[in-house]
Amino acid sequence: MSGRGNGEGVFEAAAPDWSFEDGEGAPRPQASLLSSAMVGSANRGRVLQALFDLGPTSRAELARRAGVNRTTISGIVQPLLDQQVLVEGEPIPSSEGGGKPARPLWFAPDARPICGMLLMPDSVRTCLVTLEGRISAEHVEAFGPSRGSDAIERAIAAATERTLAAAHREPLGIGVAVGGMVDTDRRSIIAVNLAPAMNGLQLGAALTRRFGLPAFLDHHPRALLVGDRWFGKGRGARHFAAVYTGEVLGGALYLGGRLYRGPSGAGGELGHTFVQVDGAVCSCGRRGCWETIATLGWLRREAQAAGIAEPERIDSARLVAFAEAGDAAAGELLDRYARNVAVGIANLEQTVAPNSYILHGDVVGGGERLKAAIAAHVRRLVPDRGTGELAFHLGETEDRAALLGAAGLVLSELLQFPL
Amino acid sequence: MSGRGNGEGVFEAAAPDWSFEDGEGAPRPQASLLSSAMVGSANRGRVLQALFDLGPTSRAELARRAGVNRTTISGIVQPLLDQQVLVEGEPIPSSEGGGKPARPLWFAPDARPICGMLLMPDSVRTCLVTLEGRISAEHVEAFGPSRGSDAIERAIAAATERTLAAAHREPLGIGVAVGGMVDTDRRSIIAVNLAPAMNGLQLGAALTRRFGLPAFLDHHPRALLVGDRWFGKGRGARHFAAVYTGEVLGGALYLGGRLYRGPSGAGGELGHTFVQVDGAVCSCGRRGCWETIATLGWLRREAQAAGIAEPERIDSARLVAFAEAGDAAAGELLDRYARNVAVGIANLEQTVAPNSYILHGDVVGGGERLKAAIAAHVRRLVPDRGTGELAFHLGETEDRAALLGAAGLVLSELLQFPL
DNA sequence: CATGTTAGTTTGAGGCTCGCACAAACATAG
DNA sequence: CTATGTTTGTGCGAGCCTCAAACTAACATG
Repeated sequence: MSGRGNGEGVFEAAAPDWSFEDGEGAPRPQASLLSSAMVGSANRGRVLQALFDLGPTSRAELARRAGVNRTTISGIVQPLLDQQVLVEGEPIPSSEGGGKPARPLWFAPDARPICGMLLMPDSVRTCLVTLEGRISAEHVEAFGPSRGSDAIERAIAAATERTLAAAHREPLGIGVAVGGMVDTDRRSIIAVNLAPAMNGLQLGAALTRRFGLPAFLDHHPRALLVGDRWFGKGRGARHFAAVYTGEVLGGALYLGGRLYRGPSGAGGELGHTFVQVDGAVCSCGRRGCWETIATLGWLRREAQAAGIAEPERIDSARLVAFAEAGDAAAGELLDRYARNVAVGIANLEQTVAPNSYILHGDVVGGGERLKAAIAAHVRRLVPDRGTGELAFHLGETEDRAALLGAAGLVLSELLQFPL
Repeated sequence: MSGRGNGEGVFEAAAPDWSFEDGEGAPRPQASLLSSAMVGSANRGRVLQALFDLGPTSRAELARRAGVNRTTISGIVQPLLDQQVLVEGEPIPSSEGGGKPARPLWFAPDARPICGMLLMPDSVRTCLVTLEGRISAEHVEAFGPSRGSDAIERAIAAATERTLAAAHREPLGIGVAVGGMVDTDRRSIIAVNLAPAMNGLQLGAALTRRFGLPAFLDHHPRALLVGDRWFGKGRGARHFAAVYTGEVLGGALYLGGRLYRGPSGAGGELGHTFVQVDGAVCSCGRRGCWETIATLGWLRREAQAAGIAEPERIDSARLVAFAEAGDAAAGELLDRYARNVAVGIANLEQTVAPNSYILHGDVVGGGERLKAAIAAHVRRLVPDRGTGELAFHLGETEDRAALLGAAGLVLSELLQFPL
């Protein structure tokens, strides 16, 4: 029956670098060659990824999609069934012309969950996420006014502890979305504005040591992207970008079918790209960063200048509401805001051409109206190559998107084989 | 002796998509799985790539670098030796401690060359390039004032014909650097400013049909990058960017050990990213593109305003010469020019963080002085992550860089297995 | 009930890398 | 000159993986 012997480490890469004890970067050989074992692991990952993207699917269908033999899929899938990672669903009656009914495969309902964590300057939020994207066992801890290093670590540990206690099976890992700069190789925090006590924190190593689970960090915008890739509008896409707007600006890229991370996890710091040389002074001390014209700070100042009611409380949602109520000044400001956001997206499109954008953060509150306005401006600002259209989507609401993204970091690491 | 049977298609991918007759995009399955044959092809490519990057190297050394068994390298390399793609060099005397002398492997001196082509609005230039980066059999054809479609195609064919006639062995393929927009998937030209007769030209398919060789196109900046990757400062790097400045601005990216191409080969159109919202009108009709402040056009206008001699003839080389001769106005303009170039590079660094930049085009004439000025400005404009330093290099002179790059396109395609 | 169609499994063959053992070619110490 | 150690490169069998072909199971249709 079953297994050809390749099932011992299901859901694990051939050489899982997160198994290293210390937090140092994995000593992965530079341009290593491929071995049969890696092929097995990589193909298993691709099959699971395809299953994820397609929903419940039969072996035959998976084989057709991947362009491989049915027997290959059977060989990959059988150990996963034996291990209860996957289950066979009810037979789907054959369509016209007859034929044996297909047995769709899907992740077991009681498959191992993922622990997602959102770490912000003033609080930590943890939860469990199922492979189908359901969130449960949510816990929040605030750090209190002192925000000392100890208090933060205690709060993180407490929240994680309570969330993990709710898991019926051991989670696949812990994914952390950090509201600050992260060194993804070292799985440590570089710096968090407003919470300097976190600077240099070796969080990945600490979580692994304490809870015995693999832990992965990334900064907030990249987590949003990863969440979209696994649980949202980016599912199955080969190229897309996530753009976060709010008090700050950030972004992340999915390029050529894989998450893009620069050296040490750099890249995507869109907020401090220049769109207005010698423009307004930015919080970073430079002039003319995109952040100076496409954040809530700009919006509030302009709302004040335009005489809009309660300018200090303005955001995309309220602005759109005013505009739709017929407030001309609000409509005009809405358009300028959309234009300013579009400028950075247009630059991104010219630079790496993801062609598809998922908007997160404050603009989500602006709904379809704001999205359409941004899209129109981007299309006007990008020279036409006559090849493909630009697509725009709205992401999930803020906390939910971040938690799903944090969980997605674990999936990316487990299924995204280092080829 | 020899071959384990994997040598029939040396230097060819498992499924060479350039073998398709028509110019349609290759119907490569979306997320295909890996097979043994692909492993062999990919590993062969990686070994050759490593050899390229390291220079003459013994099997044992290659095995150590790749972290694989010596027998594996032998198995990969033996068919290549049988086919005269590689040759064994003279034994290298063993160092201290004795041991059998190593036999370094290197590409055969009479290995198949590559045909490189540089296609500009007014002329075509072809040549042969050896695997060691030597250029020969250069031919140039001008299109004449009419620049009709027929004249252009005749000129291309004539130059190619003469260059190919000089090849002792059949070239591996034809690589074309195009001074315009290219659809790399379809291997066709989208548009060339100043030469609208080229628009829509299916050049890749035409060359393959006429000369029976695989042909690959890309736009000029990406060819420069590829040339750097194989024959220049980008050799062996995992991340770097090429930036071209001159009458126009362009760029290309090498990310995570592979050439980045967006959908249909988009990406890298840096010249029309916005750095000055509502700034000066650009040739594209928009306002504030990077091109409006970092091209020779800007430099000439500013030189005129600054009262520099012969402003219409100014370029980086002359500007640096003036500055070094003590012309204060030239020194001040040089610094502003460097700053303007640096703005776009800083944006690129913030977006994808290549960390390493190779400068091409006009700025090369400015030499170390201009390079240092640009580097200083970029370092000032990019927030410090405390992780890694930025590196800057000057590329080769203009035509040489482009021809090497065109040839490199063929290497990239043959050695860069689609994993 | 015979025939056609599709899903999934069994079996053997072929490719690839790996570990082990072995021959070849050096250096060094005695 | 001989014995020993070291490094390079080469057979050989084992293990893993995919593939093709043949086979069974489960449905439709006439």
